[in-house]
Order: sequence, then C-alpha cells, then structure tokens
Amino acid sequence: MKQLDVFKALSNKTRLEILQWLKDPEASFPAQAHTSGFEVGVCVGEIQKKAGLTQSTVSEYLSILQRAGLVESTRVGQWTYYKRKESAFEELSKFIQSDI
Amino acid sequence: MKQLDVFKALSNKTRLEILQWLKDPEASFPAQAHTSGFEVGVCVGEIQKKAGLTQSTVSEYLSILQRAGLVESTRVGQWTYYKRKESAFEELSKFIQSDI
DNA sequence: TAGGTATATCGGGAATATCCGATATTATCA
DNA sequence: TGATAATATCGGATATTCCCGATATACCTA
Repeated sequence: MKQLDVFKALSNKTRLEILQWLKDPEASFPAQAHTSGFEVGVCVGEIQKKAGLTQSTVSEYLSILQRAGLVESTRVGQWTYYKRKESAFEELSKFIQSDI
Repeated sequence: MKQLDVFKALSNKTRLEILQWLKDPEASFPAQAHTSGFEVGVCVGEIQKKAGLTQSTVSEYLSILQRAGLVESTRVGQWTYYKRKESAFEELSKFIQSDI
C-alpha cells in the first residue's frame, strides 16, 4: 500500500462516493440480474449509472481505486465486478493513527 | 473538517513529510534559538530548510495543511509556529473506519 | 524612522488530474 | 461467423496542482 497513491485516490468526490456505495451495495444499487447477490461486487455499468459520468471515466476511476489497493475486481463473463478491500481501510486507519 | 480537502492536503509527498516531522519536533529539528521548546510548534523557516523547497512554497503548503485542519499556527513576534492538531488525525481515523 | 528578518501573497510556467468521445478488447449468443 | 453487450484503453481539451521568483506585509531593533 503506497500511502500517497491512496490519498490521491481519495482526493476526488466521485471516487469517495463510489467507495461509500460499495460499502452497502444492497442499499445503493438495484439487484443485478446477472448475479444472485453482491458477494462478488458491483458491475461497472451500475456504478457508472449511479455516478452519472461516462463509462470511460468511471472505468478509469475504478482502476485508480484498484491500483491504490482500495478495491478489487473479479471478471465474470462480460462483467467486471468491483468490491471494497476492507483490509485496506483498516490498514489506512492504523497508518493515520500511528505513522502519519 | 471537509474530508475531501483533508485528502487533497495529504496527497503530496512534502506535506506528508512535514506532518511526520511535526510529530516529533525534537527529533526532526534543531533547537530553536527564539523559543524554549517546541510547545508552540516549529517556525516556517526551519520547516522550509528541512523540506528543501522555497519559502513561498512551504508557506503555501503549511496554509493548505491549516485550511484542512491538520495543523494550527501561532504568531509570536516575527515567527509563525506550526504544530499538529492531533484531534484532526483521530477524527480522520474514525472517519475512515466508519464513514468512508 | 530606517533597515533587517520572517512570513504571506501574487503571477505564472510546467506537470498532472479530470472527464470526455472514439475506438479496442473480450465475452456472449444466435 | 457476425452482431451485440460490457469494459478497457487512447487522445485530447480544460482545470487544477506544483513550485518557483518577485513582491508585499508584519515585526523587531538600532
């Protein structure tokens, strides 16, 4: 976890919102027709609709979050599902408490 | 505390270093001739020398950190002393644990 | 009051981020 | 195989950040 990249990833309103939506997908997104639940994450298209930005922008934002280690992705068929990596947030919280 | 501004303030290598230096001024800076200890903080000039950037840049960086609520300043004579606001880091840590 | 020191602010060139449309890639399905 | 759907990548216009030198402001001291 490269701290500077984490903070840069968090320095954008939309990316912060995405992380918050992913915290409670059931409450934030409609049920996905192509999967049973949200175990594997939320697909890019749903996140894009909710964010109200273009597909390319949201795809890029998700890869920024992933490079920072804040989310992880799983490809299933034609969909890529993104979900939070909770361990990264614990680590970040500890970093702020003790190292910063 | 405006979270986005906090993360923007933390998205810079030098500003992160400054915060770390201010965590232990005795270890990070030479004794200041004009004050007894570091109770009131560290003056801009010392921080600037250590950062190796120009005076104007460091002054601006400190005010970015201050606007984000991460440090506070005290003017004494011709010196401005900056020190950390520990409460802001606790608050940030909690925010990451529960809100992000 | 004049001159020196510490800091803040201003204006700007270069680098980076934001966000878009167009296009490429990958998977599905008839 | 060809059409379609989901996502990723590319190229670029615009906005923001980085960091500087020049200058302004505030304070101290002779």
